[in-house]
Amino acid sequence: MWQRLIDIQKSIVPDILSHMLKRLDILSCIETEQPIGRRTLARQLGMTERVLRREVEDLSQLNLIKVDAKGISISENGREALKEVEPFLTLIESRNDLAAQLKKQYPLKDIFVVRGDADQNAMVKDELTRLMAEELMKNLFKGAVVSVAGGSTMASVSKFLRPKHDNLLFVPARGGLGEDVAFQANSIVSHLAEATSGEHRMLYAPDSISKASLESLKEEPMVKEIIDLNSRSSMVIHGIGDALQMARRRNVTQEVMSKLDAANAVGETFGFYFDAEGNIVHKVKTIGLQLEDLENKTSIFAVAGGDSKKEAVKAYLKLAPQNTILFTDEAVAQHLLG
Amino acid sequence: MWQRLIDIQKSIVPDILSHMLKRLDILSCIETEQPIGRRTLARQLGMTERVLRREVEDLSQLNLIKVDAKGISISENGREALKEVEPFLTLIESRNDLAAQLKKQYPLKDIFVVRGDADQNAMVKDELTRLMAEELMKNLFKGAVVSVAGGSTMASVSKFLRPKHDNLLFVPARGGLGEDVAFQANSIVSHLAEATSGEHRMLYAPDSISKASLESLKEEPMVKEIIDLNSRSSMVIHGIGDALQMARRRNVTQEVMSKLDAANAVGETFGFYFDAEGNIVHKVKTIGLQLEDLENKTSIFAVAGGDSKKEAVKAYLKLAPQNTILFTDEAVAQHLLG
DNA sequence: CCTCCTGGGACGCAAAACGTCTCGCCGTGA
DNA sequence: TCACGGCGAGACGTTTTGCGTCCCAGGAGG
Repeated sequence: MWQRLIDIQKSIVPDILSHMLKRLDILSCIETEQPIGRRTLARQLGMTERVLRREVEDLSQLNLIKVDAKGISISENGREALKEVEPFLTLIESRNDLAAQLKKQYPLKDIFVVRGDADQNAMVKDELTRLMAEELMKNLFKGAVVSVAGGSTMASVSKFLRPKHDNLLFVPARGGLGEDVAFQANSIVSHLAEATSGEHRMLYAPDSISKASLESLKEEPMVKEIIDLNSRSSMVIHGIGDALQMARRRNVTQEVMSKLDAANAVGETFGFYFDAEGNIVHKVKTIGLQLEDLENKTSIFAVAGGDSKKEAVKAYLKLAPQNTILFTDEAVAQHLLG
Repeated sequence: MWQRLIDIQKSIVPDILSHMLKRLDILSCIETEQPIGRRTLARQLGMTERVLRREVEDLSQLNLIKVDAKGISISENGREALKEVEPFLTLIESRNDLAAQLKKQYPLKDIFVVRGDADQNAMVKDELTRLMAEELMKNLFKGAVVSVAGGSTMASVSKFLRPKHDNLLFVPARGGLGEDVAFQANSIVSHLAEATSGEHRMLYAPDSISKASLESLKEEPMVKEIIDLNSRSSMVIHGIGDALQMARRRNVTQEVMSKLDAANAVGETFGFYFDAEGNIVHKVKTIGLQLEDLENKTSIFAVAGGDSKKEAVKAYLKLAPQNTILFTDEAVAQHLLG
């Protein structure tokens, strides 16, 4: 809703928004280095003295900074503005620079980096899913089939989708991972279908099930359809989670927990747990999309952000197919580059 | 929450909003007059050709308008931006011009006019209460006593108050008007007290009560305290409602309804119904603030907006004391001036 | 046909922006 | 106490931008 306001500002007065970011940059530099002189500051920010001087004059007139014989320092208003604007930055400017650096290092189809840390600012997570939803909509075509994984991140995607393309079909990537209902792929596909005026299929596969029953379940027509749809779907959207965190959230058995622990699992995505090297160390026994299926998808939209997921994402990139499109945040991106 | 973003933008780059509004003005003019030439447009908007030309060049580069041999016309993007930004305008710019005009006509302490129509855009109502809360906070002092009326508008005031002053005391202006619980003065004062870390008093006066019981109730110490506090409180905050709408919401008896109807009641405020000339035509029999008490208050904050309340507000101004501060919207203001 | 309105181009003046240098001030450290 | 380095502020000449104004070719409508 409110994101629209910023979008409109971007489209009507883009230069002023960038001007605002520039001033914020100056402001935050002043905050850390205060008191600091004009020349030193100009050198540090990579601008000429005169240009910065104008900005300083303006900022001083706006009572955001104080300037005296000792140098420039930030005022109470300035500090407050800087602090309060911080959460919004993620909505205003994404870190395309970091994305470009990442692209050189990782051979993915595309990479998007959003400002901030999803763990500390809820808006970052929303912005991630919003971006993903936007890109997804660009890639959708009439009759497209989309495999959808579960998780808290995926659950908010439907907020940002609008009906636009016809005959879309959303299928749960895998069933029965032990999530809360709201985070289950089944719930999510129904929301996605509703948001886009498309259709969806459900997959009813119990959480814990014997190998034998699983095999017989696979012969059920409705289940077979899901497996088939997943193997020929053209897109996949999924999140990436921290291994132990996900395991805990899903209340896995002590046995599995020890197994994950022993294998040094760091990440998880739609039921597959992997270690820091990208080796699959555990698969949740259930029905649906397999890793091999990923190769022939048009696009795989992977979303994950927040400091707590940085190891998981790094590891995931070692097993991610080249048709992956990654959506992440600054916190993770820094770690991937560092 | 989000209003803060706009505030910050105002404080860091004040140009952003004025420039944006200017462009929106141009855009909306183009939309209605298209296709239109530069010169004609410039004359109409009261700016010189060259200045408008620059704007047109920019807007055209931003794909918000199309310009060809026939003249300037709005593009799909432009139309969309114009439409989507409309609800936000109320937050960006208030109609100080209308307020100034109103001040000439009505001898009130102060008048604030917010853009838009509260009936059609929920944000307008929020902005009204936000503005009121802000002004209220400016006027508060240590130990201030504030009489608070009920109603849906007052119920949202607490959202915009922050703890700042000490020992504030909020008292319900009048009790037992028949509102929903959430809109009762009793609930509202408790929220206000919580928001400001202040205190509050409750007034337990039943809705329908015989005259005799009412008189004996007035002798109760707790009730007496409320009456006393209301008579010596320094500020009052209240909304203004349409008479019949309020009567319906409060489920008044058929008898009262006919009385209001016969007397041509148009407005209501904290239990007093009045006609178009500002004569009180009905008083809800309950305990608390009396109209005579208003005279010696420091400030009376009256909030009302939306086309449906325009008659009520107009009538109210005929009985409002000079220490009233009115917060209203464009829809009402236009009617007051016209 | 003419006429009116259209966008675009051009020209010259004024103001604003800018790079650069200088000066006097003040705090710090020798 | 004195010298020095960093500070803001002022100044000045150059460059850039913005602006007002006029003109021109083209197209639509009468």
